[in-house]
Amino acid sequence: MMPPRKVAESPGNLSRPATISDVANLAGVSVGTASKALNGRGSLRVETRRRVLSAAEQLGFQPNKAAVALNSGRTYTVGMITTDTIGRFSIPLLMGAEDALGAGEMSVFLCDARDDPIREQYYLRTLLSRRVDGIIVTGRRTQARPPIGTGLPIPVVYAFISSADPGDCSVVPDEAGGAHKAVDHLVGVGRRRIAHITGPEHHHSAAIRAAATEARLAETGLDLVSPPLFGEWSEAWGRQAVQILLGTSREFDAVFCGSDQIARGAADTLRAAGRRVPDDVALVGFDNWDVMALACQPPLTSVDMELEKLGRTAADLLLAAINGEPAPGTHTLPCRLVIRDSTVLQST
Amino acid sequence: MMPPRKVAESPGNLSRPATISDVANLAGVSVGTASKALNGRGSLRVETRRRVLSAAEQLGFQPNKAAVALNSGRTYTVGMITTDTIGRFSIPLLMGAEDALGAGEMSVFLCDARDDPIREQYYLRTLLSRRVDGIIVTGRRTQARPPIGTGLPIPVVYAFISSADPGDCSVVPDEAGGAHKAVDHLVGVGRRRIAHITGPEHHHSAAIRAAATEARLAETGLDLVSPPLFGEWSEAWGRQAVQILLGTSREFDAVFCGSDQIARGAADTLRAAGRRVPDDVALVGFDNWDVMALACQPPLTSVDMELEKLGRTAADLLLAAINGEPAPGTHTLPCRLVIRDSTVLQST
DNA sequence: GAAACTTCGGAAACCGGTTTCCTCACGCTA
DNA sequence: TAGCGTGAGGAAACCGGTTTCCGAAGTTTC
Repeated sequence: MMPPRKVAESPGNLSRPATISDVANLAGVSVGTASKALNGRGSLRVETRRRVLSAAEQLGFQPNKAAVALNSGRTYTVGMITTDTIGRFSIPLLMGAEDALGAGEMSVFLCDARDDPIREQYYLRTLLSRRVDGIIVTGRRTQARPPIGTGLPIPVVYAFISSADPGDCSVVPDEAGGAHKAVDHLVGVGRRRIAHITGPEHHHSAAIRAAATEARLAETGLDLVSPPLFGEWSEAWGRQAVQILLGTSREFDAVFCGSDQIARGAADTLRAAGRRVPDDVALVGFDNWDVMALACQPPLTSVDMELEKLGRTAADLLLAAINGEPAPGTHTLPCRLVIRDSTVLQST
Repeated sequence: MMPPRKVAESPGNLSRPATISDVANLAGVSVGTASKALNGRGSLRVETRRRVLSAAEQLGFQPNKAAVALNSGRTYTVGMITTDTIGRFSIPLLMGAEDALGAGEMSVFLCDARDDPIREQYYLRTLLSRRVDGIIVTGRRTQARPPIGTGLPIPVVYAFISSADPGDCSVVPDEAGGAHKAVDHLVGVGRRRIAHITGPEHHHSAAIRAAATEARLAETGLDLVSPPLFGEWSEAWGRQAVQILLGTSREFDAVFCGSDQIARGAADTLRAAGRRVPDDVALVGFDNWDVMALACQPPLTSVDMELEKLGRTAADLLLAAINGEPAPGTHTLPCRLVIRDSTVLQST
């Protein structure tokens, strides 16, 4: 039924990828010898090695990774599962991880589970069937989640999101630390009457950031001018919340917002109300989302969670685990405060 | 050196993934028989088949895809190369493609070439070495680019970006058609004095959209109130360009912007200048980027390039090509106009 | 001049599956 | 009872590589 395999006659004949036996034939050696020549193993005459290499070059030979995987037991691939839809937060994570893994000669399978546990388990099975060397699990929220599987034969690292099992390896941003930096900065530039506008109260990040904000202020002997204003992660809420603040009799000279979107809405409404930023009110956002932070008037001081670095770190931890040096537990990475005109006018 | 392989003794012993010979041993049959049972081939007693399946179940057996790939010649994987950094435009593309491919039981290798031709060729070699069944090439710009390779042994589909070789398969949005829809809509709601603010003149999308805008207006017997204002893809430019327009004596009752960011800047400046949107000036954006279009005041009418559908289409075309039904040439997908309050007040 | 070492490269096993081919036992018919 | 057809399942080849093992030369050494 199958016609006999024919060897690629001419260089560059790419109808079928060249195999190592094509190379061996062309070089006039056995496949074993060809393999040794290509991998620098065994003891071969210089001349023989050269002949094989030139044959491989001529045929554009690329070893079939599936075959290599079969007898090395390693595929040099990892799976990346985003538990919820790939979005703004996932991208830097993915990019950082992909970059770090690519440097380790690893290829990445992209799996978008779209918030669906069924899809998630389907992807997990697929990845296991493909014998990936490890898995990175990411998500849009930092909240802990149930482990994706137990007793898996390969290492798993959770990035941004964390695993509810403290024995799993997770890498998360230090959101509380980020809030501390924001508060310290505002206090440092002389603000004392600080408000906090943020996302939904039940949202993990909103809760953490708000609590850390109040805690840090308390350490400094200060209070928020009003309880944290919980709402949505939207500009509209930022606008609305500032209206609320303006409507109260409480004076304020700074607003720390739980996201850049909220901060941007706040900035617009403050300006419309004639409050100058930063002169009258200093403004700090969270996420350092360039599109928001830079387009804001004035450009926004913001807390950067360094997601790309976080993705890179997750990848490095995964590589280490694959090489037999697991680092279980939750690893916390510091946030970085990026200072712009909304708190301190930058000299050009 | 290697200890003898030991069979997983207990169900759920996941120290090493179960192989088909583990299954065969447990079921008391040969590996060939096990394979037939698992794939519904050959003629086996019902009892035997059941025994094998239950053994596989018990061991959590997942066939090693590398081994399957080796003798089927198909890996059921595709590579997705983003020529420039993964960004806002790439994501819907990736998601659409990943979704369509996942439905075809294909896994996706993610490759971020970061605008670096060297990285691009490196990824191409890697993918070929992994014997992917096909490749999708995407990019941030719609402009044509040199083919990623010639005489490749596998099909390639270009999505969003297109290949300079017209014989290659490319899927692109109909940007000109999108501009037509925007113009038709503005004219349809009674606007006659239309301005156009867009990105850099040398940018393919800016040029196409501007040309299509002028052409469509000409068909209607109209002209732009001023030559297209080319600048940057930023809110700042949108603000600045509206200042320019306001500074001239030319009256205008509509602005069609080359991007939602520009439109948003335009909206802010119009409002600040006391021009009501849409009453005095109707505003249309491009991209339908929810973050911008919805946060804009008022919410922005915008042209949607339907990138997710585009990614899905690219994946479908790739699957067809893999199955021996290539569809060479450039495929153009229509844009969709999403109407919001910035042109027509929507009844709630 | 024979024994002992090296050097080089081929043969073959192996990774984990799939598929072809073949054998064996059984049941039916003449 | 011999002959034949059929169903069930095992043996082995194969996919494309890597690695171990071994043998055939050539080179020393005494």
